Amino acid sequence: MHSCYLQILVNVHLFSKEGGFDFVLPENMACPPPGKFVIVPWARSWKLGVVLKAQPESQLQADRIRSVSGVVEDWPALPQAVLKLASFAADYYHANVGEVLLSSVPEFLSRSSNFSVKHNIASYLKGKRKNTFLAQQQLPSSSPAVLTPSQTQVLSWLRQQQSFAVGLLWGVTGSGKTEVYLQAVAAALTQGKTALLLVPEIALTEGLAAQVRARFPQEQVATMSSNIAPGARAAAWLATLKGQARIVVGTRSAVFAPLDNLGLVIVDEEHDASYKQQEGARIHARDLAVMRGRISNCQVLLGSATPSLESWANAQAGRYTLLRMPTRAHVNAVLPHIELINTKVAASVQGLSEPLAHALKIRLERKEQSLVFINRRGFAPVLCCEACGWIADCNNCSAHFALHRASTRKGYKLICHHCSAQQAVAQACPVCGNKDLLPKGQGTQKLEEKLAQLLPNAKIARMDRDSTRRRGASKAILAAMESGLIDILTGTQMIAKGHDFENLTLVGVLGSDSLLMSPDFRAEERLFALLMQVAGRAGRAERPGQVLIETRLPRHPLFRELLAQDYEASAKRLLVERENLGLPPYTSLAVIRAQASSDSAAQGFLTQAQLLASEELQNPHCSTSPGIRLYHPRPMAVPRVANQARWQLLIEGRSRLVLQNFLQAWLLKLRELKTAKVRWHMDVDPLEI
DNA sequence: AGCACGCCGACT
DNA sequence: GTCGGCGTGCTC
Repeated sequence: MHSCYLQILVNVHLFSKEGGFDFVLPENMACPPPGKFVIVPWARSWKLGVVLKAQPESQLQADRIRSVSGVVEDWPALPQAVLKLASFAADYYHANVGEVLLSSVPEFLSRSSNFSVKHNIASYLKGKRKNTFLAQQQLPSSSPAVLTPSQTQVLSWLRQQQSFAVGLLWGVTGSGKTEVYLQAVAAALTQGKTALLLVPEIALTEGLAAQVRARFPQEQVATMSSNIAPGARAAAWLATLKGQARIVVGTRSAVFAPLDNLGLVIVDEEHDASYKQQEGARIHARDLAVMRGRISNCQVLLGSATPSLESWANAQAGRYTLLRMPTRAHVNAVLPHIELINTKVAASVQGLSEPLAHALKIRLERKEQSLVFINRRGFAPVLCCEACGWIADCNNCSAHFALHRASTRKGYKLICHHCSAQQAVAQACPVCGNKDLLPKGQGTQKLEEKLAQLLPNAKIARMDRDSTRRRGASKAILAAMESGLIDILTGTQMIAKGHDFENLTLVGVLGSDSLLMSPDFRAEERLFALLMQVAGRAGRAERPGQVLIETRLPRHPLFRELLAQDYEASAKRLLVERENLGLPPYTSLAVIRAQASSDSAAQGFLTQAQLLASEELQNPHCSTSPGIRLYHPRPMAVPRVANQARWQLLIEGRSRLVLQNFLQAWLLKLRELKTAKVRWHMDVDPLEI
């Protein structure tokens, strides 16, 4: 009697393994097809798994193989397209397929404590959860708007496509991309297909989902992002798997949403960095969305006012179709007027430049809303001693403590933005005893305070990671803004995106220079996109918008392009730079990062890795060596975090394929290294190097 | 990555 | 006495 083995995918982060784990199929159990969910014993507990394939044999010693506990019969198998996408992702990003695939399954459903063999998930959920995800508050139902000529053109391009095609929807802020998305979804549904919409930020999921629900009141719309209550998340995911929800709106991990018969993939704000996962399996959801479209042979729309240079280059090369929406959709809306304030010469009131203070005052008198953006949370980034120059540093990291307002009582505390360590503020300088410790620089909390002093009658709100930690907090702030209860909204990145406030006519930007000074090769690209985006919040309806940007570097070429709102010029200049420097999209990059308690351990591992790489490159069978460039190990930008030394090694390839072939061969050797004291990972297409 | 086990320091 | 600090090692 031969046993049958199953390769099962489970959610484990294991660098030494890319594929599934072998289990025995019990003799009395029918062999589940690929994609079927199973429960397997794992260490001292159980895990949810997905069948990859059945096989007659296993390489493993018989006594190490355990048998499948049960099949989750109530759930349909995962669509093959999703399995294919996960396999591709695991291959390309060198992660474990199970990790890639199952991190998109709600934790509520995959947590081992929720089930045992006799008490499995299916029965746990049966009857317990109705479609709670439908009980969201509803906008009044909307009907398709009259389209502008450019919106019509985009939709007719989509209609003409019979198979996989990628459209880069380059539309200025307020050009009506959302309306295009909605009508494109309608077209897909009409053909009996399903649609996937990706958004970069958790906060934007609900906004777009509400609009989708309003347009398709008869459809179940599943939202997939991490701020949704666990039960509702589970229900939304299950409704999608069961084919009840035909539209999914979600963040990054929703690229693996279990939609079958997919007809359309939309990636909103495709340039946004949050599509790249920064821990675990380091996937790029925008790139995977394109691959998902290819696998499902459907159309993909990448939307942005400031496309990523990668996508722009793809459009220039003809791989994507460039779809332009150059004007605002609202009849009377024009693009906002952008001005610079040179803080080297401008007068200041209460620490705010005079022109900005004046403009805020005028908006308050006119009962119009303003937005003041600063890309730094907390009260001040640094606390230092005026007398001797001592700075409060985190004990665990090579970084300064940030000064934060304590939430409950009056006063301050020190927080490390890298390891989250907290500390009370010292009464006096530990070096010289001086009692005047001075906050240097400013964050959202200080800005909020300044504005309150400057404009005591204004209703001011702050929106950053700290003020939106509770579930529903960001929704509440946005609702208050919507209903006019707020005059001035301050905040970080999260106020820059997606929101559409009719009465907002002024945008102020502080501290943008810090991004210009950043050593990151994408800093300029990101700053241009960020500033265009935040500027785009102003004057979206009847009244014209004004944007004031404080800077000490008004002559920087980036600002010239920004004032002209000339994305094309900016993209052209930056792409020339990238080509000259041999950076993406003209080359393909990967980094290996290592962390250990000592620098020598982390560096030592990377030196070994480098040695293995050069051996591989000299290997006569290695076909890729001409296209590969290997750099030296170096400490990361923040060399120590949470008492761990961090180093990295950069690898550059002439093309994706060349790099992939090399990484594949190299990793085979790397995985054999004994690395007890070193934690390391591979990051393909890293955002920062 | 989790998670459990294990082996040493300050508390009721 | 034991609670818990995080070093180490394993997961088909």
